[in-house]
Amino acid sequence: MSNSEQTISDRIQQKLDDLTRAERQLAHSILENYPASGLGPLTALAKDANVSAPTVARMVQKLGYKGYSEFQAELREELKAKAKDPIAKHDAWAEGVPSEHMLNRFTDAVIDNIRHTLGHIDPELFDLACSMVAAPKSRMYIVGGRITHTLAEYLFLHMQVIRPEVVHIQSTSNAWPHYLLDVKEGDVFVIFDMRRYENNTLKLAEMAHKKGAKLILFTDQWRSPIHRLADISFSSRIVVPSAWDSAASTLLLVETMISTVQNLCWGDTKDRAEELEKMFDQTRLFRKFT
Amino acid sequence: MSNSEQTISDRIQQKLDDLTRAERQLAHSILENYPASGLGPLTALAKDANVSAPTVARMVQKLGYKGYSEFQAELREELKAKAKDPIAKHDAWAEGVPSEHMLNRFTDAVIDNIRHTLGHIDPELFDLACSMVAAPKSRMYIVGGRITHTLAEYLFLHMQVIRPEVVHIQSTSNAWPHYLLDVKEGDVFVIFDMRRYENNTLKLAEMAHKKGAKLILFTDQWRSPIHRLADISFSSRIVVPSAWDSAASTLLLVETMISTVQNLCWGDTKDRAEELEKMFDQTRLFRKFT
DNA sequence: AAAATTCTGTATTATTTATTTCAGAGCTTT
DNA sequence: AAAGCTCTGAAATAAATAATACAGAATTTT
Repeated sequence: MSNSEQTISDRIQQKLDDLTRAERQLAHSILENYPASGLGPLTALAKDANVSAPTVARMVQKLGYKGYSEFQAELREELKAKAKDPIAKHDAWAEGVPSEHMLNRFTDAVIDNIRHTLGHIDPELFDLACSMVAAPKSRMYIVGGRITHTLAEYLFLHMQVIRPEVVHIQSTSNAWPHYLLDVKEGDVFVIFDMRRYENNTLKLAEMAHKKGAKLILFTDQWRSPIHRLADISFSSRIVVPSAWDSAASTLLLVETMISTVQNLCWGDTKDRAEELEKMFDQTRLFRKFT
Repeated sequence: MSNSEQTISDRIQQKLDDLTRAERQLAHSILENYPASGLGPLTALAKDANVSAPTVARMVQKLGYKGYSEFQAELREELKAKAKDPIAKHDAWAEGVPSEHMLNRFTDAVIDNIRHTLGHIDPELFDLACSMVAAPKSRMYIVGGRITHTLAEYLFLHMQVIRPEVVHIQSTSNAWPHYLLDVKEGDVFVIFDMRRYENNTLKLAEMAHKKGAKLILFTDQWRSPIHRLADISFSSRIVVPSAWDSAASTLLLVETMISTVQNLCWGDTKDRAEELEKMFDQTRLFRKFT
């Protein structure tokens, strides 16, 4: 690094606010695969970022370089320096900080959790669960507990758009028995129960099971007692260097399920999403995305 | 790597015997600081190795490339691949199923998001944000939008145990202006705003800012307009093979923050947690954990 | 709603960079 | 030691890449 200790990546990031729309778009494209893309020809970079060549020329000047060539030269210098530095072996996630920093330790743990979680998933069961959730005839109930109701809600918010007849029940609420009155055989329950497993959730699961509903359970590696009733269970690893557990690996599964179900329901979803869009437009809830 | 699994470096070494004196000299120069030198202009490389430009041109052809540009392009590809590599040893996360399965594709994307997100976090700012959140004197407000309120709620549920004076505001609710009446200078807002950035959330942030509150923002890589008001912003990568965005990398940051704040507040937290424990015992909400 | 300002891409020009040609230098072989 | 061969770099040419000028589009301000 020629004149200072900051990388060009840092520099871009830092100047991000002074850049215009097209330039920012370009900046993100550069950071996307850094530094490789910045080492190619200007034209290619421009095309890659969907901006014009002059935009590239202008931006590098804004960053303080005389021209694109000088910018590239600096990138190469940086690369050279990095290759020489034996310590910079990407064992740290957040750079410029010891690997003992919480950011690194936590991320390590989460990646590890994800690896373990995925390693123990049976893909066929996962697909089966997704198709059960995608089945339009049955009603879908989503159940979460004290903490997990956030995951449940997250799933609910998406499913609501993707398919009809979705209900979110919070097992901690004392209103849930009312919901169970309507349950028909073949309805699908997606239940979240992590340690400290909750009595309410178990009761609810038992009743749903008795009524002939299908149960899909998201739990942790020690498995909620509900797993004995569940048709399909997924266990996530949740241990992190914290007094609390991590929901990250479970969220990953949930999001994957959302995406898969979305694909299965594509025809319906499109209509529903468009309709939703219109409603949002009317309420002016969102700014138009630039 | 276009046609095989060997790097260009390997390829050069392998062909070393078929090269002439000047070419070998050049080859060693390239390997000297690989790959940086090969990514510069041909002329510079030639001068660096004390050979003539045509020698470079001839050698890359001998190595099997159509010309220097193609050679460079391959180098860049290799670099790009390498940047992804540290994690790519696991080319399939869920076993017994092709890597094209959604489980694998999605996980790839999320891991990638996490790497990018962490790479762009300034650890010092992160620590600063955590200490701001841990400050017991100020009141803490947590704000989420239509989807992000789940993240907000997740943070809230934990903060509620860790420290006093925590409030969760849903910006989509029309009750939020009431909350703002009480805001004092120095109060801390943690705001979640992901794309499609929400007008309500922006308005809320503006008002809080005007009242002299500190703003900590969790947003995506394109950054909510709120970032201009925010004292500290964290951008997460959120792109996944789905019609929806992923909250996983943001959740990771939130959980790390929870853990860090928890450590900072340890003394207080212990008391609060024990008290909470008692209350749960009394309501028999949880089963005793075995 | 109009005017001013800023931004952005097309087309052009200028520059850099890669390739080819070819003559002479350096080996090898007889 | 001379002929034949291969190798190498200077110079010229060709190709590509980058920088600039300008006009239209988009945004902001008045």
